Amino acid sequence: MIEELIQSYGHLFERELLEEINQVGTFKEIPEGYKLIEIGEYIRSMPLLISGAIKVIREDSEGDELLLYFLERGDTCAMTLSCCIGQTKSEIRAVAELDTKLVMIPIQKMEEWTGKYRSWRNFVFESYHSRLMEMLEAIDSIAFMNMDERLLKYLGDKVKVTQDKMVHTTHQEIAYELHTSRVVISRLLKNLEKLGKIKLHRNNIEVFNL
Amino acid sequence: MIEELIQSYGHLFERELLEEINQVGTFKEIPEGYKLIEIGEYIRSMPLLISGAIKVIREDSEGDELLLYFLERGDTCAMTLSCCIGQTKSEIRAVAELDTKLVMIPIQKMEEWTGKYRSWRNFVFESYHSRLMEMLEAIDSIAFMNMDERLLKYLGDKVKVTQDKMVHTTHQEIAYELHTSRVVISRLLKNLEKLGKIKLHRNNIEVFNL
DNA sequence: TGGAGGCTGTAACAATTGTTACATGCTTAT
DNA sequence: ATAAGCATGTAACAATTGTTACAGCCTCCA
Repeated sequence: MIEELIQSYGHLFERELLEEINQVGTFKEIPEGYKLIEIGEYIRSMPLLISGAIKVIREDSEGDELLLYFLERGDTCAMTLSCCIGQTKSEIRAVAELDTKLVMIPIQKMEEWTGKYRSWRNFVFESYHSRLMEMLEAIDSIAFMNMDERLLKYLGDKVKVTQDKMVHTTHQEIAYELHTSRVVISRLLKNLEKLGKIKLHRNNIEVFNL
Repeated sequence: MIEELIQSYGHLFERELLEEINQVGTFKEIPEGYKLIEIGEYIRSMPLLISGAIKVIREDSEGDELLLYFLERGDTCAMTLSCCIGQTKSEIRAVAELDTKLVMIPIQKMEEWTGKYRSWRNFVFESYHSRLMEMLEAIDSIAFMNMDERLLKYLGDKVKVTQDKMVHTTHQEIAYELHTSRVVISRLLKNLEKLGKIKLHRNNIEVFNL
């Protein structure tokens, strides 16, 4: 396990901390689509991503969804941190977007390391910073952009995260993640196709000019 | 100054830290409407709120605004923290909503205290947590609520923050903060008045049933 | 005291997004 | 091979939000 840890976190953490992580962390391989965290659950450990990607989703009381952002290699879930510390329930759902490798750290260690390792503190702060910025981006999207722009951004993000110009989803799934209806997505996708920005296939969308 | 610090932060910080804050912090009184931070500025100190309230606003490249949340007594601006650490420009604007008292802390101290005081660490984490939650709330509002619900929530929040059932603003200002147009706000306010939830006056809105 | 400018009300219309309904074609299981 | 179910395309319409235009008031200042 240690080599993969070093690959993703070697430049961030000192040897000693890496070894502690190696000792207390649990290595996990998660298949695409696996639900890591559900809304309302209590959380007792935090993930350090080694590879793959995780999508973080917000849901309101009526079951309406909204995709917030993706976590990738080198990321951790600040929302999880937050919940751990506050001993509160999760406000979000986390689902593997790709097959994903990660290390789970028990939360007690997190507290301990924050006092002990400067590099860990910086990592945690950096992580909070990133997440706040992603939340701002999410807010920008829904507040300032029209649905067609949001859709294009969504497709671009997918391409970036999956490293694949073929976005493998249905219109319905996109509708859920952007919190709109399937018909709207079909309509706008058709427009984007007419504009030459994408090409539609069954279960697949081919994205150009990312 | 020390009594006011103790009143707001005595239950959080140990004596020693409070005295450090007292030594290195700069006490400031800010009038309503004063702009504390502008988008794009670099930030070299973080505020600890003693009294009053600060509104935090997002703006896109075209100058469209959106109110994100309020900071109150006992809060600090995690966004500022974030920017300090990352040495990045501010992504938000901060404006005093009321006459406000606060203590400004130089950022070097912040880093130092994070290693030194457990209570400070907890405070910082707690603060990040709160801000993430407020961002989620903002996202919920714009993603899941209609404008009339958002407007009602907006008025409720104002009443809570100012402790005054008379909300002193113009329709245009509300429109800016909710990122819509004045006409829309006037229309919806009129509806709310018909429903008996508010009463309209010039430059003032009286809010019932908060 | 008269005029300028800000605040509010309202109508009429446009644009965007959401909803319902239905048709078509593909995939899969029996 | 056929039925069932999913994915997509599209039309027609509804609801919400945004825009333009203008009128009436109030306030404040010259």
